[in-house]
Amino acid sequence: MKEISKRYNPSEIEPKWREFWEKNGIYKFNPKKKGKVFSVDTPPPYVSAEHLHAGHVMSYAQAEFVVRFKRMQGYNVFYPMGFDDNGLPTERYVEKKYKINKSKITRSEFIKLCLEETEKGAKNYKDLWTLLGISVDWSKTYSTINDHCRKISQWSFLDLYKKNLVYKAKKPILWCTTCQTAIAQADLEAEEKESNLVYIKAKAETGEEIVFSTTRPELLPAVMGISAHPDDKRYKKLIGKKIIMPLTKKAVTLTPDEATDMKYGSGAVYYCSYGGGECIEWLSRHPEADPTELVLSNGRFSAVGGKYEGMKVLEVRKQIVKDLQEAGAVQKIEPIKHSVYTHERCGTDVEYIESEQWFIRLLDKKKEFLKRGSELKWYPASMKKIYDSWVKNLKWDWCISRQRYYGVPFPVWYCEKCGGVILPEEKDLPVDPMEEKPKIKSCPKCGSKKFVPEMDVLDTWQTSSLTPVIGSKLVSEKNVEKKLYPNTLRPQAHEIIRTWLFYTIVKSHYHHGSLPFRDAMISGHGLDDQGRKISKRLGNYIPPQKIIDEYGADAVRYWATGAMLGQNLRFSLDEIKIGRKTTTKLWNAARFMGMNVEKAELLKSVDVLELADAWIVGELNKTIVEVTAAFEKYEYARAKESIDKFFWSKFADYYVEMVKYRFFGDDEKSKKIAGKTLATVFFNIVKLYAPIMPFVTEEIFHSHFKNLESAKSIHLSQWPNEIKLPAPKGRGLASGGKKTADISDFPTVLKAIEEIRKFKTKKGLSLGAEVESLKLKTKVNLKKYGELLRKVGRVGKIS
RNA sequence: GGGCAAUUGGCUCAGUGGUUAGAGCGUUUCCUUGACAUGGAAAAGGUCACAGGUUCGAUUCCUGUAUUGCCCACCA
Repeated sequence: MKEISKRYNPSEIEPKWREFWEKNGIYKFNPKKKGKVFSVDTPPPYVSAEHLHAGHVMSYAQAEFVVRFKRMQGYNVFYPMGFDDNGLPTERYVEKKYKINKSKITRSEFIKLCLEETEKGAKNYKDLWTLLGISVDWSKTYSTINDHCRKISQWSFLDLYKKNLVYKAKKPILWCTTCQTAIAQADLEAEEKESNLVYIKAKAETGEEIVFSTTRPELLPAVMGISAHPDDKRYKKLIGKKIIMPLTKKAVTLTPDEATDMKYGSGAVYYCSYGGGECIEWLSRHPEADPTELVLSNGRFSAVGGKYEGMKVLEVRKQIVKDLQEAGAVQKIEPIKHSVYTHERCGTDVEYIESEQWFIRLLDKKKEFLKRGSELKWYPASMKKIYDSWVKNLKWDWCISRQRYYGVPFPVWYCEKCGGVILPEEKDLPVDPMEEKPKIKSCPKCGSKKFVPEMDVLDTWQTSSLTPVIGSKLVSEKNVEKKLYPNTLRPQAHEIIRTWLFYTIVKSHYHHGSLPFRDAMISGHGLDDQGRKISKRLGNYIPPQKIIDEYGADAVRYWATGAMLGQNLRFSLDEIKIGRKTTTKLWNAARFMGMNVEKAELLKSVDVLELADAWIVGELNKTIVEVTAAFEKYEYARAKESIDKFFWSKFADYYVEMVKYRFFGDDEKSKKIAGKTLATVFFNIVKLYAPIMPFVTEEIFHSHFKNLESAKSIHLSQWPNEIKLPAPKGRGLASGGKKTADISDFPTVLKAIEEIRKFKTKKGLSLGAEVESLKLKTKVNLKKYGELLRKVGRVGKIS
């Protein structure tokens, strides 16, 4: 007989099963299968993430535990995979990698580079997911730049246009001067920054001095007006008077405005086009004001800036303070800390400029979105708060046009003559207006035959907010699509609730009048072993491939189960080592079974259990109930804890010990039942572990249990149910042998065994050492359990 | 400034209105026993952040304080 290694060797075993799963299509969605569908809106990762780390591993593994559980429960699982590879994240990545920017390269060259990098990135991910054993159906994949997604993304635009939910308007918008594009509120990040509050002196036409304070003195050339609170005694008499700005000598009227905070700064504030959201709001209250275009799209000053023309915003800020000081117009400068909005992709301070963009309506539908949010089942429930506060605080409609190259094009042409919007037919999608001409020959409004394409591309979220639709449409069978949408589960991280989750709800609400998915399972993210965010810059991570090489994918996955739902999880090599210990322990338990049980057989209701057998089956049943309930609630950490407890502290520590003497004795009947119980319980343990550790469990299934179930793979086998057996008769051990034995006092046996072990440890004896006699302190029914204790503890006489 | 969460042995984290609050790692001791020495058995170690309150009883519920983290907010 071949010597079986005592140590489980993942690098030998795991590749075998990877290949097996792939070859046999174990994880393929079967559209013809009857029964309940469990469909997953898998997060499509940004392929621009070149350096994958434990955080990526963690978030995908966590969703996957649930998927494997559902698959074993008999659901027809739809688990596609997408790659988010269009839009700004990819463009930024390419710009950094090749040290270029969009103004220094042609559109087509840029797109070519993006496509190349995208492909590399996708492969990078696929390799890692395959290594990890992520059970997605690789025949159901999409990339957000491919035709399938373009088509759906453009369809979405057309549908919204028809429903008057998307509009084009010229208004002040959020602008990134680095990326040189409009951005959306969700792309903002508030950052605490050091700044100066500058108190500037101006003269009223009456000759009096008025001081206003600002953190953005450079916008002085674009001043629109100046306000004070109507109740502010300091300024009451100046209201309505002209105030003459220093340097520019521009005169603006001091207006009363209740929004002004009397306590802040000097109590008087000036408004420019545009210093921020507050300026825009002020403008809506003061239509008489006269906005100008000071900051250009490249972040430099226009001719409106006079002598500052061509300078960058921050340069002007320094210079203008100097100039104001020289002119004697600065009262004081107060260093302050305040939060500034930056663009989350590049960290640049956001500017507010007036521009014509496409918007999806949000602001007038907040109530509807809040309602959808409360229809969704949140796991954990507390995550809903993030959603609610986001929706309530929305200030802008969703700007979806980006002045970029690499993205899904708008399906829009304009009539050159009258500016009318020309849209394609739905059946002609996807279209690229920059390459193609519209099908209609002339403008229906003015008859002109000349058209210009929309040059902007769509925001990346405009496409990724459609992933549930994109996924379901990967299946061609019509009636099946209905079963897939809305999806069952959206697993994702909490930092993209305001983007991916919110936008997806918006789209589904607008297009389908429903939620896009039933459950949202929100995970935390992976941190390094010191609790810091894992990042390329800090270099605080080990490449996952390397860890998998060394410890096996099962061990890494074991670590990933550690986080309670919604909690961040520190990377821990120790936890991975425990995972490896667990695979080894399972392996050795299987060896033990193989040594003592010729062929695994399951317990049947006619089998007469001994007390220990009944006890372990009872404990197993409790564990099955617990683990199932935990997985149902997506609480994989709890599920793992429960299996671990049972496997280590009940099965391995006690039951295996209790069964040894029977295997080595010559009571054939007892031996047989011990073997059957051992096989039954261990088979169930292996199944319970299968969602977490798919490789070692598959190996054990095939080497020890294949005869018990017809499933090709343990991952298609039946999830454990409670084992219903008649109560034990207590054969030979309990009184009578006919009466039903009561094993509720079995914990005293465990205690007694513990006491025997303690005794031996104290005496420096090995646990296998025979002891002549022992007086137990633990109260235990010796009539019932005496023989068991003597045999397990190797004690001649127990009293 | 508002909201939410956390604060439990050296470390990382579970947990509960009620007899001695748990786990893993770490530490110490013992054991090469018939699955497993990259193992096993055992021991030590906590006034459950702090201060009040509710209660027969609080680590658990309430209030406040402190610290940390997250989300949000136009204080120019």
